[in-house]
Amino acid sequence: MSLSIEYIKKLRNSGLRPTKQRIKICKVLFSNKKTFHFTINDLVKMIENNFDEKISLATVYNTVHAFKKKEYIKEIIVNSNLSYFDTNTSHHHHFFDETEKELIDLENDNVEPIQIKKTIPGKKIKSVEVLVRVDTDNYYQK
Amino acid sequence: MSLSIEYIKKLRNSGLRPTKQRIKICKVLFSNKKTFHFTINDLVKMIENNFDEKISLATVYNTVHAFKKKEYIKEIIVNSNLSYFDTNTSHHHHFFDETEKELIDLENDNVEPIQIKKTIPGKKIKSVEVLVRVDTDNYYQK
DNA sequence: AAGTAAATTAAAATGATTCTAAACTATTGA
DNA sequence: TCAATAGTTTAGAATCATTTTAATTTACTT
Repeated sequence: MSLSIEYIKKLRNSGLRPTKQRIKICKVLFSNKKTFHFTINDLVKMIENNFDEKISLATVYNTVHAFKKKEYIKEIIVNSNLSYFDTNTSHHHHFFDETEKELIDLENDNVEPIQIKKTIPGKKIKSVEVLVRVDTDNYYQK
Repeated sequence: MSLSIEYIKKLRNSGLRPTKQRIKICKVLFSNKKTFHFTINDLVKMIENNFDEKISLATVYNTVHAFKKKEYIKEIIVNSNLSYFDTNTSHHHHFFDETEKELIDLENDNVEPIQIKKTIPGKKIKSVEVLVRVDTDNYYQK
């Protein structure tokens, strides 16, 4: 399937019309085989770099939210002051490098299954996420 | 040890002078045997209810941050738009009820040890936290 | 008790995100 | 094909949690 048809499908399936701005957002998000993490600001900069054109923040937020709702991207909660997103939508966990302020994937295979021996009456589990905060190791510098 | 001496110790150890505003914050945070979760707004309201007096937001934020730095309280990251804190500083995890927007403790004993089979060169682990998002279970209502 | 260092406060600033309303564009169906 | 309409884009304003500012007040030291 051609990439641009795939983009149009993703947009339509998210309830959005395929406009040129949104196609550009798709190109930045989905044309690379490698998945990556980004903030809204990162995404705006990537668009500017790739297309020498600005897309208004309102459009970027709106498209990102629609994709998140349909799980074409995931939001990773790390900070109470900035949203991070991930184009890797498979079930996995994360490291967060506190020095570089950057996420690193922690694949499911690299974490023993999380067993939770407690239930909340009347509630069902939606997700189980592990966040491992890491930091520069200065052991040898001391 | 008397409670108010304990509060003064906590404040001094956090690099803060024991003022009447801060002692009130301590009373609200630490006089109860039961630990609890709160937002800054919750805390301000608790102070108003308990003392018929307002403490400025700047003071509340400043005191909460100092306590967090010294781990007299913990910040629990749940949302990218609001900070939650916990007076339970033991190592444990959380449920987050997406309907009630409320945290529930998930004691360490109730989670099988998290084994992480991946390391990041030059980085050391600071914390490993599990967040289990839950939601109202409408199974029987369908 | 005086001097100074820190704290408190209201109000302003910040910064990410959301909203608004006017101009524009894609889609639909005659 | 083309007009009607429904949805989109945009700049800028609004919002909201949090942080900063600067003037006043309070705690601590000697």
